[in-house]
Amino acid sequence: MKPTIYDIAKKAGVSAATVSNVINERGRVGDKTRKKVLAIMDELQYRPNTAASVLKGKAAFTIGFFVPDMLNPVYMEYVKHAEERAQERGFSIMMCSTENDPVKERLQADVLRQKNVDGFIITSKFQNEELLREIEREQYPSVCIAHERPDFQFDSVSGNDWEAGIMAADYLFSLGHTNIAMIAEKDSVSSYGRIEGFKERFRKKEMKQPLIRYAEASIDQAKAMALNLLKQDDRPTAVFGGNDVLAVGIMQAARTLGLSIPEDISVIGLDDTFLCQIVSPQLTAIAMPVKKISYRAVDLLIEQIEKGGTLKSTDLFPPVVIERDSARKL
Amino acid sequence: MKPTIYDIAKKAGVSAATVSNVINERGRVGDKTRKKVLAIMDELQYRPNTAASVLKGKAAFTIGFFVPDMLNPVYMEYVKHAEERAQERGFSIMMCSTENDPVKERLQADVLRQKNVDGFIITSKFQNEELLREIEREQYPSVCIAHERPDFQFDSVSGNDWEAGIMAADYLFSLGHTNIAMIAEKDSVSSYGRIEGFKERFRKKEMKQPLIRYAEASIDQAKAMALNLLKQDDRPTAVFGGNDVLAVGIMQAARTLGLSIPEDISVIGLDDTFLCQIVSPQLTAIAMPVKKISYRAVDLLIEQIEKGGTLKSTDLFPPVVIERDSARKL
DNA sequence: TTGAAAGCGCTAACAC
DNA sequence: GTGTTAGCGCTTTCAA
Repeated sequence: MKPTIYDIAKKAGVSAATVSNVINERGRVGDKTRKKVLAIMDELQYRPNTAASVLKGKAAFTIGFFVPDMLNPVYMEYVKHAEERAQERGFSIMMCSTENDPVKERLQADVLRQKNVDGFIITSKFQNEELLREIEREQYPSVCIAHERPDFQFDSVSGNDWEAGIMAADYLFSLGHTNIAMIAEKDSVSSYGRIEGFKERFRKKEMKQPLIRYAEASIDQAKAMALNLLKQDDRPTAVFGGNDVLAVGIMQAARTLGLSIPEDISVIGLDDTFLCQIVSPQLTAIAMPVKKISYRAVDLLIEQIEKGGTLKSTDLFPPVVIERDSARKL
Repeated sequence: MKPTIYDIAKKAGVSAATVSNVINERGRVGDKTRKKVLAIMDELQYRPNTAASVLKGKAAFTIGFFVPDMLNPVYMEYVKHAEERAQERGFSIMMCSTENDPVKERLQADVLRQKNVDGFIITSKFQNEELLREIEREQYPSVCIAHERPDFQFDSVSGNDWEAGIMAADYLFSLGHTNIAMIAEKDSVSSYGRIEGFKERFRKKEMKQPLIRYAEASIDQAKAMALNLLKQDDRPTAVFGGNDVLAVGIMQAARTLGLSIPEDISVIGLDDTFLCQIVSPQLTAIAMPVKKISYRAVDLLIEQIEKGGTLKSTDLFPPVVIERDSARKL
């Protein structure tokens, strides 16, 4: 059997409480006693049983991470960095894909709470608002990542979507483009800001509004949309993909039509996932600081867990243009 | 406070034991009683506390998944499918990246055991053999995924690496190539089989052995290696990437040298991750049935958890050639 | 068919 | 400084 504090205690000739004290560095324990206990713990390869301490009300050191959408690698990048940071801080990540399905979200949220995860990281496409309200009401430690929820009291950490939209427009303007289209993601909270920022810039310049088409975050859907767009008489000279997956779809559509990038058409993406470096030509993109966002989200969540209570802080990281080879000066 | 079985019991006018019995569908409970209890559980939104039942010795319904290497998307695909299957079977996944670091492996394995995960899924690049021995000794439910460990008693589920190597060679031969090189992954158990299968075919045909170079699974390293390879006088007409990441590196090297694919040089990959569909031209690859492997691994692990004991089964799924546009007939 | 009671491994208040 | 004790929420044997 796996050793318990009692085994350690007996062998060290002390009580379980003392062992517990040395483990948690609490109370006053004599130096000799501590060393002895430590030595025996080591000898017996003792590992405290988290279930027991959780039952007593201590943290589980585990964070539930909802992944909405496996089609878009950006979520995996969020998870990956979150896990990295969580590990540094002594936490584990339970990954839960919900596939934009409110029923799955409910199911998994229930499971995670049963398993006593200390808090949630909620990604941008979370659907089940009723559940969100419930989590808010329970004051379950939670942070929204990659999007804001102004209607809720959650802390949020995200890239500035609105600004990203603006930057996309400005960047394309600076290259001399005026006939520009955008393919945006459907049903995503963060997509909205990206679109609005983008349009805003056209309004400000009193230019005719850009053509906007909607697609799910899949290469094929974006490709289909883009194919349609690029066959028009008055073909845009530049297309902005609301996220990298969409941009890759656009690139494939261009290629299918025999259009070369960036000679015949410029394409830019948004997020700056590793997709950008894999396609050819490499994709110019508005980069969201995914790693920073993940790290900050984990840190904020842990703060909530340790201190209790939300701060209703809204961290907004600025995006930045990463120039590569998919867009050119007109 | 969150309701406990006692709250349910009190409200239903029964004992906690009875509530437990209806939750677990155990023992004999009167039909009326059960319905009443169920109704109250629903009303109070009762969710059993996993920590308590784990403490009593029941399963945690959680699987620890070691991710060795975030650079290669194939591992994320394994995780993704494993999580999908686990969810179907009522399990959660705790994701743990170890970055090929034996120290991290040890740390995380300890953490996961403390947290009472029911078993491990171990990926191909796991380094810490001493730890593996320990896990084996403890008979901790575990399955090796995407590689075999003949020296250990673990169940394993993988694609047939050796056959994949053979298929790569045969496929390239069938296209008329004879001057072929391979860039293989360093320090990976599965890489070995791929290389040996590949070489075997040359031996059988009594051809001169292919040039083999080694690189970490990073695009840049593969690119550097490939650059070197493709500058030689007697440049190969085809290069086989030991995995998709490597193949993408090779493609980039070719492009850098102004070589067009597949006209000047054919490239094929192995694994068939989504990278293959994103690059252009799309990458012909030997596909490993990643999803099947993940599903089977989860199922096997759950079987171990439920039944106890390893079966020492070695599942080997056959690879298959997926023809796309990166290789041509000579 | 149901209930009483002990105990899983750990923590924390309190007593010594 | 160290030990005693009660109890976290649940399961399970045994008795009723």
